[in-house]
Amino acid sequence: MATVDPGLLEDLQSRGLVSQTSGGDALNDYLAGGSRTLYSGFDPTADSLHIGHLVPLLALKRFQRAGHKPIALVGGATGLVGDPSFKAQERKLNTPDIVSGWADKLKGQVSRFVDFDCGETSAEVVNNLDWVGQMSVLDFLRDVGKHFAVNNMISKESVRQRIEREGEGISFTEFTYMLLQSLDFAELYHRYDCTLQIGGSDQWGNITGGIDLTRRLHGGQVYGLTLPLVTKADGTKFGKTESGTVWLDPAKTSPYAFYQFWLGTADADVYKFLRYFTFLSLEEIERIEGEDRERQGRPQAQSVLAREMTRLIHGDGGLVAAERITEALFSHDLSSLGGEDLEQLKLDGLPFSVLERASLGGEPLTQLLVDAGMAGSGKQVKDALGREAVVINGVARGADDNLRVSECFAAEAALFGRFFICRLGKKKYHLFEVR
RNA sequence: GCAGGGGUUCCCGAGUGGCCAAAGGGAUCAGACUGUAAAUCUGACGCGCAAGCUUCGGAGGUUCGAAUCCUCCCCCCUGCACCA
Repeated sequence: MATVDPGLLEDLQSRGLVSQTSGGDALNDYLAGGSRTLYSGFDPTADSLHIGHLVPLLALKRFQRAGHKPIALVGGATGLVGDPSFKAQERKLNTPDIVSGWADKLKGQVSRFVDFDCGETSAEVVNNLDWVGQMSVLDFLRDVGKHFAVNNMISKESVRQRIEREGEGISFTEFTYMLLQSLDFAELYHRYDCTLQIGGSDQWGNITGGIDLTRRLHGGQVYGLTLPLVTKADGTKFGKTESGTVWLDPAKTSPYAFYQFWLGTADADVYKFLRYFTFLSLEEIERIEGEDRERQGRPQAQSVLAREMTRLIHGDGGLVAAERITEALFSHDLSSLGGEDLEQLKLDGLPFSVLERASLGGEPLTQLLVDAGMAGSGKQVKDALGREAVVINGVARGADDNLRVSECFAAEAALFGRFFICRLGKKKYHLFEVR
């Protein structure tokens, strides 16, 4: 019999990770009273999870560590329908084969977070398509739909703006989403004795729907807990960078870029994020915060956060690579890099491209850097050039250099005869190899 | 189907014949200041190094000139009707 940590809920609360719970104090007693099975769902809306999924994903792990059994549900079925919760507009449907491909990928990613080999509390990964896929419409309408009151559904906060807002609407399909998710909970209760669902706070309506349905269908008492939506102090959206979403898939967001993302966390957010995302103890986090307050200048918290997160998602190897690149670039000391190091940076995921010496000069620097992905348009490069914010192998380039590409990449200026490290602005780096 | 209201550059949202590549805000990028932070200030922000080119749901038309006017079409919203 696994022993459970009775302080789990309290720890979650102290970390600010509890947004809402059902059942009041009963949940705490229930969790402390024995090993329970819980689940959280992840819909395949892309071919990878992103950092917005981390809070619930890590919460599953927290529960498992505390002696409970986690189930990660991949929404092969729900992903075909689309969750309307707090979404401003109706979403476009993806084809079944795309969704099922994405579902497979998510399964792999989700699996890395929880332990599948720890006896009674071993994790499970399930796909709701397995029970929804074969269900007939009539069964669904009679067995599930009958338990939901439209009046009640319409009054949910999560769909309110879709119903009230001028210029938008909600299709029956999306409106039905809540029923599907509710069915998942009832089904997992039935199959695995799963009695707790966790999810982002935007999932509250869907979770309570599942609690009600489970009671009606199986007479079971189940619980819900929601986690906060991650917000930033400056009000901008969490998890986005200039180049878009921060993904967990290293092929989509390199460990280096991932590390840099966390390193750039604002002071106003960083201690909260340490509590949200890391497994460091609260005492440890308070210690870090205290030390940072004492010292002048740059806090250590961002580095700790970046290290912890990169190791968690990309392992020690990913962390080493990320730190290697960071050290090499931000020390602004290119001379410390050997030829081997530069080759390694390519492998480590520093943005890299090859240029042919023969074709240098065929296009302006603006075009070249845009092609390399360093800027979205030539205008941005031009702006940077005008401020001497483009630096190639330590030499700042200006507007006059735009058409002098072969000078910028002159053979005698190359590192080890072929490498050029180009910096645009303060943080964007690209490695060119001229052949 | 009928009636009414809409579709503007990433988002919100002005613009109703030339002064419009299109106000304003947000987001984003760059610079200064810093700590690869925040706040603040400055610049950029359809594409193009440039000459210039392409936009305001789509296709035509009127006009010297259209995001703005006309015709047809597509899509969204609201209400009504139909659902023998």
